[in-house]
Amino acid sequence: MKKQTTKNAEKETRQRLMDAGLRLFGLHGVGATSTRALALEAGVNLSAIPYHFGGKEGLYRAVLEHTIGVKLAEVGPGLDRVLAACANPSAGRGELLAAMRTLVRTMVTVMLGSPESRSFSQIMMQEQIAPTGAFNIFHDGFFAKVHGVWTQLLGRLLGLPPESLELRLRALAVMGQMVIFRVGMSGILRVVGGEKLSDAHLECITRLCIQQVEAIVAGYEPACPELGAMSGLLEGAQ
Amino acid sequence: MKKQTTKNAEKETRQRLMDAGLRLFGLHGVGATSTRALALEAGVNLSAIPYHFGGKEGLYRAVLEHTIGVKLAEVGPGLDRVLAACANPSAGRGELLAAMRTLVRTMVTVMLGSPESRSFSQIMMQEQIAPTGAFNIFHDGFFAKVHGVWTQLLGRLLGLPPESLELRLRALAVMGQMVIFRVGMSGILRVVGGEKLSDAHLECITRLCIQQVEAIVAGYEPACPELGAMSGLLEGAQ
DNA sequence: AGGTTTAATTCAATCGAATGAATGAATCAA
DNA sequence: TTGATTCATTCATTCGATTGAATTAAACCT
Repeated sequence: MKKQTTKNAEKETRQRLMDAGLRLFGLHGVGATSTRALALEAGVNLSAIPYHFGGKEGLYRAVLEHTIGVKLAEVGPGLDRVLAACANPSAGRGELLAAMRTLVRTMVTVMLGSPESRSFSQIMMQEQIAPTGAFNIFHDGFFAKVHGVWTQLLGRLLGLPPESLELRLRALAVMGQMVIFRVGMSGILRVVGGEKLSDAHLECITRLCIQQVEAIVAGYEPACPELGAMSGLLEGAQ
Repeated sequence: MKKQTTKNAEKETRQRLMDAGLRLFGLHGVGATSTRALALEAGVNLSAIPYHFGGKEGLYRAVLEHTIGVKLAEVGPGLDRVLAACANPSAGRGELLAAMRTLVRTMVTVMLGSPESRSFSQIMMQEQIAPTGAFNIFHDGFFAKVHGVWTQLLGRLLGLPPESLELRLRALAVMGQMVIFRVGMSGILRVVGGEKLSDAHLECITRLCIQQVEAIVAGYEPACPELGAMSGLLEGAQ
């Protein structure tokens, strides 16, 4: 018994701290989370934080990098599949739309499905609100990737060049349809009722987002023609 | 000179503290914002916080209530106009679509236009992440109102009953197209380039959101038919 | 109007509590 | 025994709030 407990604590101290960090950092942010609260939540001695991670900030960075790795492994294959479809010049509208459907499904599942994705999204939002030094990890490792895939996919479907400003903004708006269910979760649960979204809710959200994106693609008309060649507004166009 | 300074400080101490609070609470949250930072930012003595607001939390509530009042005054008229159109049984598709366009324009302007709206949205996001006792103020006073208007409007345009679960979720998804530009601002600025969205960007976002909502309305097909009568999933249907 | 009192507000100094980190002893597996 | 890890204790700092004196504008009185 003692050995088990000890063994667990030893090998898993880092992991327990990172779990606690993911939860508490997501809930209250780095600044408002105390090392003592972290140690208590993890069931670990306070000094384990400076010892294993060099301090609270170090734990935060470790949590970020680890969680981003996990999430990227979840979405990565889906993203690659979509990218492959986009890169294939002979891919028809049907295949591109199929790729879109899997992309929506992947996003909804990853963002809303697992419970730890809640904390992940919370930390991501905190970084969007007040970017810390770790913002780049999120942006380059996640946000930009997903946005890039949507941009390529919609570019093919709408016939817009990948550098188009309107295309990039449209990709964001389309993503927003899914993201809002994560961002506004607290409020949404009050509107919909209940303490968490049921599987039926998730399935409905998925289908309805797919259907709306299909409608957007079908009914597309240029909205900002005068900005057509306005990729000049893009600085880091790449 | 001295009198002016003095006079300003006297009459405006509360206001200055609330301005500072809006900015700092939005940036770092209540827990991570120190009274000293607030006093410094406001150019005011530290004791003014307990004196005028009873403490940091009191200042937070005051900031919330005041700012919500201001924002509601900005959107209120626009919302009412849309509600009036929805309530008018003889309103045709054209009038409803016109109402939709002003609703999109209002949301984009209020959320992305003014600089203090940034802090407001940031605080709103903080409350969505970790609702405090003040969450109700936001939800009932803002979120639920805007969502209700979108629900009514889309209900008319799509021919769905106001209690429909799919309708409510669709209203959220549609709102998400605009909300994401506020929520993901930090990341968006990296994607688009620059330090803030220009007027040209805002106009493009507005038009493109309008066009996409038009497409969604035009291309609507029920996505969750089996949930058609599933307002049973709604607890507080009202 | 001029001088005095009064209540409200601001201020510097200070409080106890909580913070993040460091320390060295204690514990453990190897 | 050795090196790694955990632990209780301690440190300097910062936190939110309080205190009582100082300052101010306004009300009052003659």
